[in-house]
Amino acid sequence: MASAVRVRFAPSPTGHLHVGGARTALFNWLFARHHRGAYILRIEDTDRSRSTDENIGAIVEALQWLGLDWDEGPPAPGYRQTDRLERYREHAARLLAAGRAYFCDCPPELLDRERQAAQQRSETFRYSGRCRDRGLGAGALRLRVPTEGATVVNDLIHGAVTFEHSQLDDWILVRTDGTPTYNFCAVVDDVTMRITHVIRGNDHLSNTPKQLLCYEALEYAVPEFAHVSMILGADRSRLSKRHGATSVQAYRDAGIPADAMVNYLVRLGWSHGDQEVFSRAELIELFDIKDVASSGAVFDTTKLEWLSQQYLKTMEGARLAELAEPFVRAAGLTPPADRARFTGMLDTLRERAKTLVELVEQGRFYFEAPAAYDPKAAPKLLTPEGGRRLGLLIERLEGSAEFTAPAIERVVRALTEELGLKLVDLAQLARLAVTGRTASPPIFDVLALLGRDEALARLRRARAVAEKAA
RNA sequence: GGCCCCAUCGUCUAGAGGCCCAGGACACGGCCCUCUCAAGGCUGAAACACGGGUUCGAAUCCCGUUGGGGCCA
Repeated sequence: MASAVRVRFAPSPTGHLHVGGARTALFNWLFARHHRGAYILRIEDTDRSRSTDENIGAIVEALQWLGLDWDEGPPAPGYRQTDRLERYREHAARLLAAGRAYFCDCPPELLDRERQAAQQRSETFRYSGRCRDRGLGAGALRLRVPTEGATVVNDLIHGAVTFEHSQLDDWILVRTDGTPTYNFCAVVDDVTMRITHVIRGNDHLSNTPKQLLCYEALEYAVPEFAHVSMILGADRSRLSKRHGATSVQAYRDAGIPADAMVNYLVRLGWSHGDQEVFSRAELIELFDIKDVASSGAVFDTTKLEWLSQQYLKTMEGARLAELAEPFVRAAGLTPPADRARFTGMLDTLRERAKTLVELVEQGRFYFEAPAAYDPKAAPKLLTPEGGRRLGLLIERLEGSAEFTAPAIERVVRALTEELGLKLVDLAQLARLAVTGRTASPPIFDVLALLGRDEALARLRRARAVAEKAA
């Protein structure tokens, strides 16, 4: 291996971390981990008006939640562009001194007019170069771009992409007010942070030749580039709020496990044969930026939820309890103090829920007695006859020495036979009595998990209701 | 508008000239299992955008068209 790999994720804190950014971060992180290189987090807060500390905090939190830990970056100083203004100034001065950049004082109105004229002629707008040789001492600083020839971006995902210099213009490095532009900052930062591979969104591909010319002017070696496709909404336009949730935080709050989110995101554009589910270790081992697809991918919440369920179904009990607990509490409920009982409950719920929020909703009855009985089922089941059956069931359960699922099942099956009923008759009756619903985890498990006292109390209450029914 | 990128089932994708009358997964339909709901098993329907080339042979290579996306803003 040549020089150590150094990559970066450089979000702009003008909002939350959206799923597209998260995927870019993930690809960078995986690439770094795979090559045992460094993954750097850099905050591009040059746009001061729209950048906030709250957004930085939210992005940092989202990345941490996803488990994409960085080797360099905040809170250490020097990883925010606003900390690095001096560096941009130095580089601008160097470019100016070397004659690779020059000041321009063309008024915006003039530029606008030129832009419009170019558009009328169906041409690419290119700054005229009026100020190129005027030797001005102030104004906006522009990079001198050759008129002839072309610049080729050798992209790891797209291959060679050629841009004719006739389509490029002397772009602005530093605005008249002294603030450096995005493209200039990105070059200076990537160079000074010794970034070896720039993995970023496809929306930057068009900026790359301009940046490449800047590297050359600065006489720096250029890094490798990989432009990842964008994430699209259902209508194949750029994913936005109107397509639904776009922030990573929203999925976290919806109860998608972080590992599932990572797994989903990586499969959007990357694949390894027919495999769908990958552990982190596998991803680190198998991931290669060259295998990332060049086409855009539609974000599909349904598949994300399927993956989420796969993770809920298979994760370790203790881990599930750890993840589920805050969701239980957020619903205003309290998990049992007995951890084993809690994980037992979760075990009956995990394959019935796609998210942790759903899991809590499905399992509500474990933590509180039903406030009401399903209005469709109650009139059919909680009848005087139903009350009689519940009475018999209560009697038998009271007489049962054990209160485990198998013991309860034996009792119920025996009673079923005696009464000449089908198991479903008593099962649904008991289910409604104990959970208030007609759908739940296996009723014998539910009864056992609730415990003798609570289970019997609920059955008695339902019996009372049934006896009162006309 | 100019430039750039992209194009396999509804969606994510496998496919790097013959293994493909195109494979997997999600979603959808059917059947099985079953105390409900799920989960699971089996099974069905479903795609190479279009048109030209190149080649003995193209989903795979080239050109164009169309469509979508991005940058310039």
